[in-house]
Amino acid sequence: MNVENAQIQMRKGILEFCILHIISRGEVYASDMLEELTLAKIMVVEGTLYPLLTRLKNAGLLDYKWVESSSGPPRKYYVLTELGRSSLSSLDVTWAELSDSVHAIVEKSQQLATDSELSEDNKVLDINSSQK
Amino acid sequence: MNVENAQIQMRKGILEFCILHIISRGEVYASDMLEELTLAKIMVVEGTLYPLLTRLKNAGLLDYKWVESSSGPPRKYYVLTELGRSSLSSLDVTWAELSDSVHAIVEKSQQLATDSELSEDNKVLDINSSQK
DNA sequence: ATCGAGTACCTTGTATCACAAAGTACCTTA
DNA sequence: TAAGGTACTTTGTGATACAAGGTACTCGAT
Repeated sequence: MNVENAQIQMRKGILEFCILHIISRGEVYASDMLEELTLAKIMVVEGTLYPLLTRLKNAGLLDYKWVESSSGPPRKYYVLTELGRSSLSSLDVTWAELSDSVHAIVEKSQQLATDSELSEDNKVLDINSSQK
Repeated sequence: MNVENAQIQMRKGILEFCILHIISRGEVYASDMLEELTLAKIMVVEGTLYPLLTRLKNAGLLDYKWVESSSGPPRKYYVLTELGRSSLSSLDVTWAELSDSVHAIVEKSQQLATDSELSEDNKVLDINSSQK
């Protein structure tokens, strides 16, 4: 287990949430999503995105239609179904709660780290004064 | 794929980050962590926590010592190694970036949703005026 | 006309992981 | 010494991200 592995892990599940959000804004196809996620620095590759879209489609959260392209093979343009919209609303709440929870844990550690530094200073001062 | 499944996925990876933070504050054993994570509404069960601690230990991020309890079997008290501290620093950055990215994506959708509602209103007004 | 490059979607195999469930071991109390 | 609580472990299952390779379509250059 290295840091990179942990970073990959940290993104799991959030990907699905982000993709639902991107699709919620209007019809897009896979390359559009990849572009937006890359811009947002949430890396994802084809081998991850396509199976995920298929899973969401099979779960009834997405629907798609084929659209011919003027330059290349036809594209699958995705839209959210009603179930997709309600699921996204639930996930909005889940993300907000999770984000707050993690933020609180990080804040608490930083607060304790500051306290600890103060204690360290005091300890140094104590040592100094006892050495006098 | 249902919403609950997605919620589980969303927590993956973040768990490791939160546990490292909790251990960074001082020596704790598994039940301490479970209590804190439950308070933070980040549910986790034994079957998830113990293997995760073992993985982090084997990766050199954690170390532990056995401490006898006055009421029950001995406990494994965990501490962060130096590698664990530097890894946690990296993950702090990763979390901050990821959190910002997701926040930006959610905000953008909400902004577009508001714009869409305004367009809907205009459309209704147009229909009304053409019906006159 | 054929080939190469670019685009878009799909499939397979691997490694990882959360979880449920059952198990092992220790300690205290009655 | 039996029962109950605590703490840690193990096994099996299902889900998933990813790498790598594949299929199929279009267009432009030779």
